[in-house]
Amino acid sequence: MGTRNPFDPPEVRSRRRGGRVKPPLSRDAIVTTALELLRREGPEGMSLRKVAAALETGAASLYVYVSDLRELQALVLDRALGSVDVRGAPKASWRMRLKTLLSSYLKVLDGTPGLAQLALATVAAGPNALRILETVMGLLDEGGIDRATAAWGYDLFMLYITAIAAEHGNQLNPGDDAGHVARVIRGVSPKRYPHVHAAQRELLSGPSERRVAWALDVLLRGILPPSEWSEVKPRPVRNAPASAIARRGGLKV
Amino acid sequence: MGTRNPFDPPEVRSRRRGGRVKPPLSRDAIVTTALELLRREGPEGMSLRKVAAALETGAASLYVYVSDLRELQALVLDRALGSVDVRGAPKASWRMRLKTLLSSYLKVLDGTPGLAQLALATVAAGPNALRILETVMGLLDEGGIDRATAAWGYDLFMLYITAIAAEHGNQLNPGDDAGHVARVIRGVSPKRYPHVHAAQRELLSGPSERRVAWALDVLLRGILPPSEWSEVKPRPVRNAPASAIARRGGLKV
DNA sequence: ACCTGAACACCGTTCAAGT
DNA sequence: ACCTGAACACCGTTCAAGT
Repeated sequence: MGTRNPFDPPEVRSRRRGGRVKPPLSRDAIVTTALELLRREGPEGMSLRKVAAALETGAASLYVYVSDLRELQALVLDRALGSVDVRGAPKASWRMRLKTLLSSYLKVLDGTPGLAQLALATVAAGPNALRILETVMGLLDEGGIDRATAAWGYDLFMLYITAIAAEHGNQLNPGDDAGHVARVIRGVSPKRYPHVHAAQRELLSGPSERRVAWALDVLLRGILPPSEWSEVKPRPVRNAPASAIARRGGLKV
Repeated sequence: MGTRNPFDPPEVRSRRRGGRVKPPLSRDAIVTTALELLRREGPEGMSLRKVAAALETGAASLYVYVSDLRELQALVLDRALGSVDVRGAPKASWRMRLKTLLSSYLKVLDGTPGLAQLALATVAAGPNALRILETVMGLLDEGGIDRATAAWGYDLFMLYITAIAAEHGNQLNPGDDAGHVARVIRGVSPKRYPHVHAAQRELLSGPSERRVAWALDVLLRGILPPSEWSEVKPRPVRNAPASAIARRGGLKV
């Protein structure tokens, strides 16, 4: 029959009865505390040992409910994806609802420290990931996009957003890593790297929300059948970076 | 002034003279053996301890030349990016040269085990990364794309390709993780997930090269000024998945 | 100034032994 | 059947001591 689906409920029951002192162990409790630790302490906080400690056990005890660190990570990711808003305003156009869903996804990733990195490292195939996939496929179908294009387009959307969030998440952890890149780009030799030098300000600009909105337009324009091209506003960037960089204080650093 | 650029040459000289038995330590030698280890043994092979062992020292010795594991990773990434082909056929169109560069980048990432994941976790700002950035900005400029769009477009290209490679790389490591996703998608309930069910084959299809080529067309169409739209072939997917899935053996697993 | 061994504070995972 | 402490084989990083 093949391997057990890790998202199925386990056939195990805790023996910690009389939950006076210790609440009974369960896969659900493990995932909950793991996500809690991730939120509070970032990716280093979500070790098996620390999750176990928070649950007042040894790490070995977790292996009854979870086969692996990887599996725990997959479960935590899917649990977190549960708060992605897949509904949107029901009267809105499919494109608006897609935009809502994708920025909700971005917000969820941005909301807890190591989640974006986790999403890149883990292949999400839990019920909540499926719910997102199903919704996006439905919206693209509504938009008249054929299945094959929609399937690849889904990946394009999600990978890009996840990568944006991961890149953004990296910058916060080591204090000044973003500053480092900015310094390099700003200090680049105009002779050797003329185009980079000329586009300094544009390269350093843009909060992730804006960039995702822009990318969504680009991708939709690339994906939509020609008959609908006129519906997408054509040149979404148009000076956006200049204001964006100002907001970020990029010129002052 | 600020912090030292980690890509600058160090002001340190090795004291292991008389390289009869041990060759002198150097930042360059460290990066070289680290990349070698990454290629041979994958990401777990590139620990500071293992790099040190390969160089016949203790891990502590490396800290003279490298401030951090993160810095070593950044250096290794940039070293690896040195073999990306940024030149292409000189007589080819800018779009062809861009395609060549991007698939060379993909090939480099696919060529060594943990590199794509490393590229997602590290912000690449070494000379080779700059060389790639400079070239792409130049090509997009040649294509009449304004600087702001080019800057964000660069990110869109590179992040997507890196993410594709990382996703692809994940599948190989734990043996059958791709198989797991495939199983889930194939076993999905047609009632709860009608669109996923209908698009099963399309979702599971596609070797990364094809998908990158397709994505490049989508992105260019999204980015180019309307006057050039006609130059990009309009519907690049067109049955690709069906043949792709067969090649991958996706239906048999 | 480089180089080093030992120590510190962690990991994930396994296993024999408990209930 | 669950649960556990101890052990195993690793990590990155620091530090005092060597040359």
